[in-house]
Amino acid sequence: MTDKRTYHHGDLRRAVLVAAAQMIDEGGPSQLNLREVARRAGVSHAAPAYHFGDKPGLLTALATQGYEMLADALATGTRSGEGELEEMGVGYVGFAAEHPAHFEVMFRPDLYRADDPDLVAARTRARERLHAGVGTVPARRRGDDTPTAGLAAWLLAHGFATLRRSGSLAPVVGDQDPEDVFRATAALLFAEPGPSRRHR
Amino acid sequence: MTDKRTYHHGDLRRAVLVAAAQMIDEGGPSQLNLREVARRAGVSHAAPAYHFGDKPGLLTALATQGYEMLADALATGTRSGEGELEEMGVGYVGFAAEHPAHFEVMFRPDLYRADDPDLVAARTRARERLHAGVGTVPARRRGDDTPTAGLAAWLLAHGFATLRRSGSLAPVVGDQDPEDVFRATAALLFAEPGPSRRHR
DNA sequence: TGTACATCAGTGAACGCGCGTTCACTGATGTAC
DNA sequence: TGTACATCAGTGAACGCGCGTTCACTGATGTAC
Repeated sequence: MTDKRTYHHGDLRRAVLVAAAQMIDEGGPSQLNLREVARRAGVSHAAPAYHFGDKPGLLTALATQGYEMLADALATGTRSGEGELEEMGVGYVGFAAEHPAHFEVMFRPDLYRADDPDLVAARTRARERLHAGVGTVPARRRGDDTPTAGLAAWLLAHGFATLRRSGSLAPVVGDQDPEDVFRATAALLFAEPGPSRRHR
Repeated sequence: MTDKRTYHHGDLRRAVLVAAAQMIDEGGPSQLNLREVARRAGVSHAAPAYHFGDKPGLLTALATQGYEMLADALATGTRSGEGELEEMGVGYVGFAAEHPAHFEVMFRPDLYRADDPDLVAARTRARERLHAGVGTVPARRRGDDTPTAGLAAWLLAHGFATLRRSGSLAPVVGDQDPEDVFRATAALLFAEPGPSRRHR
């Protein structure tokens, strides 16, 4: 199992996806090319196209995987009631930081086949989780406008994730823990008006 | 002046920038190529490279122009005091919607020369405006944590701008005016806790 | 257990295209006298 | 006002490369009998 020099790779699909994510992490989707992906996966340059049909096919698979992982990340730490939405925000931001390639591709639907059945299923699952989380925010916390509060939370998390990835946040955040910084902005949205409860 | 078929174009620089922004609007930065840009600008395919040195040079000029326009957009509607930060957010979101190509390139520093002197100057100018606006937020409005409030405002505006561009906001916003929706989320951050003052 | 055959996963040579870039050039404009 | 020359803006032919994709093939695996 340690040597992988068999004619049949055995796990080519996963190996190709890993290599593709790695390349996109390094230089954005424009840096992705099938031949280098094949090189990194240790297969012939035609193998990725064989498996995924073509380049958009590979990116569709990557986006699908991304939505599946996002759904999982949103579920992590989910407990009913207090603070759930904030935890989902943390999960969202964490996912984007851990899987920047997936995150970026997911939000560039021009790169893949946005109507692929598997992709649609995974995306739907992630969105349902998002909406479910928004529904749990205590309705009286913020002017009983639940949809707007949920949208604001999403904007906050997405803004944080994208600005962080582009390097724009570094001068602002400094040496603080990014998660703490994000929690501080989220607290501004959802905390009780009284003395700040989260101030360690 | 109406016919532009002279050997010397006269305003090639602007024409090339316009064509480049148009192409990126249509299909993202990966769709940009110098030959098509030249075609649209009505010049030979080598002209863009002649003017801007190379492709990153063109994108550097585009990003510089973007930062200049963003600085202007942030200044629009700026009045000292109440609600200034919210107006800057609106300006930010409006700029991203009107100039998606510039906005996108600006936040992808891997595509251009981020240390170009002109670009640095324009970017600095835009950032100073952003910081100045954050400084004007009434300090007692939100737990006297001014930097965090300013960051939250930026995250909100940037999240809105990017999600809107990727088409993710359409199902949420529906047929409402996007600017109103954005204002509603911003109000959540900065409005007085009392009965909502903005509820037309 | 052995043989024949079908199927599958991946190969590697080749094709063709679009691209960024180069380079010797040319047409227009500006300047000196 | 006229001529000579330098400079500048843009040309167009050509180069070479990397890429996605194709296609006939081959080696390994699975299945029927």
